[in-house]
Amino acid sequence: MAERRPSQPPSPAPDLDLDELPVAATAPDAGAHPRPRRSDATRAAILAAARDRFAADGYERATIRAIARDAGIDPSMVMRYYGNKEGLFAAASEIELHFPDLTQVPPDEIGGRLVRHFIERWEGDETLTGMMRVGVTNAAGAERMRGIFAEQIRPVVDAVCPAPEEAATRAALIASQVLGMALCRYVLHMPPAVALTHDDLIAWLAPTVQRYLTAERP
Amino acid sequence: MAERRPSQPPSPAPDLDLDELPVAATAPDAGAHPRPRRSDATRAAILAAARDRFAADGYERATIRAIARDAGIDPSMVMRYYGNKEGLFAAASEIELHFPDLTQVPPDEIGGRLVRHFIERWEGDETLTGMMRVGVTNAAGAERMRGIFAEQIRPVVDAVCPAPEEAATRAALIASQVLGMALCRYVLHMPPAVALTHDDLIAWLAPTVQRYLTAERP
DNA sequence: CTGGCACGTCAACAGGTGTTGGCCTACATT
DNA sequence: AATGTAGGCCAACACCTGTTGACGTGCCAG
Repeated sequence: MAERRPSQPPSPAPDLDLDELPVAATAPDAGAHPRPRRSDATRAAILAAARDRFAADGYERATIRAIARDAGIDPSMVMRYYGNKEGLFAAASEIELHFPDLTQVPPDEIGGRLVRHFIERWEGDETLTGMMRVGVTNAAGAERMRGIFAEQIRPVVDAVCPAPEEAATRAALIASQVLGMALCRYVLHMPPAVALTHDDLIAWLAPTVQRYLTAERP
Repeated sequence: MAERRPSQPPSPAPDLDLDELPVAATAPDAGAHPRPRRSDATRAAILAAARDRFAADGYERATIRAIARDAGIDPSMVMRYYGNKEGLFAAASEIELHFPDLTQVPPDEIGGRLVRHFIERWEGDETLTGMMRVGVTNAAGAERMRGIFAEQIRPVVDAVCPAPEEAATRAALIASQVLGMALCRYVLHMPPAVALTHDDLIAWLAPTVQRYLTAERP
């Protein structure tokens, strides 16, 4: 759609630094950046607003103008700090799943733990729903979701799975079940999926995940 | 977003008939409409192009202009025949899952049959991927997907499930696993999910679906 | 043969989009 | 205190969107 700039950015903003993508979400002072800038609060506000809008509306319908309005600043600031809409999305879609260490958990309880963690994580952060919304529509979003899968779900399975060469497949199966439930419950709002309690959800899904994790290859 | 028309359509096109939504996809002469119109071919071309575009690009990025160009006609024809973009989408997102009759199948084989049918159906019709893409982004698309769930998956489960009051829940669980795999394999293109053969897919997923279908409530 | 009408094209509209460059202001450093 | 600069706003650009109405054209009924 948008043409690639042929040679070099014509006249970049005075302090556009994409090498230092902010990760802090709402907390203005998370992490210890080398030199705190005066605009960090604005940056964080933009990022928070972008997360909300992307989550609520998807990539295309989340307009820079609306994000800027939510953040209480001018649209041009978004461009100055994040280059363009894709850059903003890249910064806003940084996701950490924060999986706990499961190596000490009894092997047959790992499925349940995984499911519970996913549910709590999902319900505590609407960004995840948004990322799914974008991952389905947008190529960059899909790439981001594959990355999250490869970098955050895979290792957990690797640490538990008996046969290393099957770990990738098993991780994908787990992802399919967990993301599928997230899709039905949090995105599509299918009534029976929404009605399930946490405990029911865990009771139904845990054996599935457990089987994908440790059962012999069929 | 778009305001509802308050009283009546101001001056509708001369022959806008939403009560007779065409269902025929690519075949120009499928079904026996009461009076075949001269424009049926155009209608079908629009519908086919719309399906492709919606599937490939999602609701927002699939523009009426692009659809019309694909169909080889003027954008205004789309408006004339389908009212507006939402109407076109409603007509283009008519989906039939064509579930076979499973009442004669041995109960413990139904899971495998269901999974196989889903895979074949999905790979034979890219529209399904498109509908998922739209269902995730667009409210009307989500409603449509809930409808498909309620009208086409539910009955299959109802016919097999022992306890009627649990059928809705069980159907939702099955939907979560099947749609989740479709998401990972056909939309997100996760490599390990794409690499699975049909047989592997069925071997892994069938026991899950079977359990959701007939296993005792945990 | 002639009128009406379905079919179709063209050009335009009003609004929204990402993006840009100029200009002002207030802070921090010298 | 002077000054360079980062932070911020404003107005505009070029483009694309869904949608509309006027205007031809060829088919079919009378």
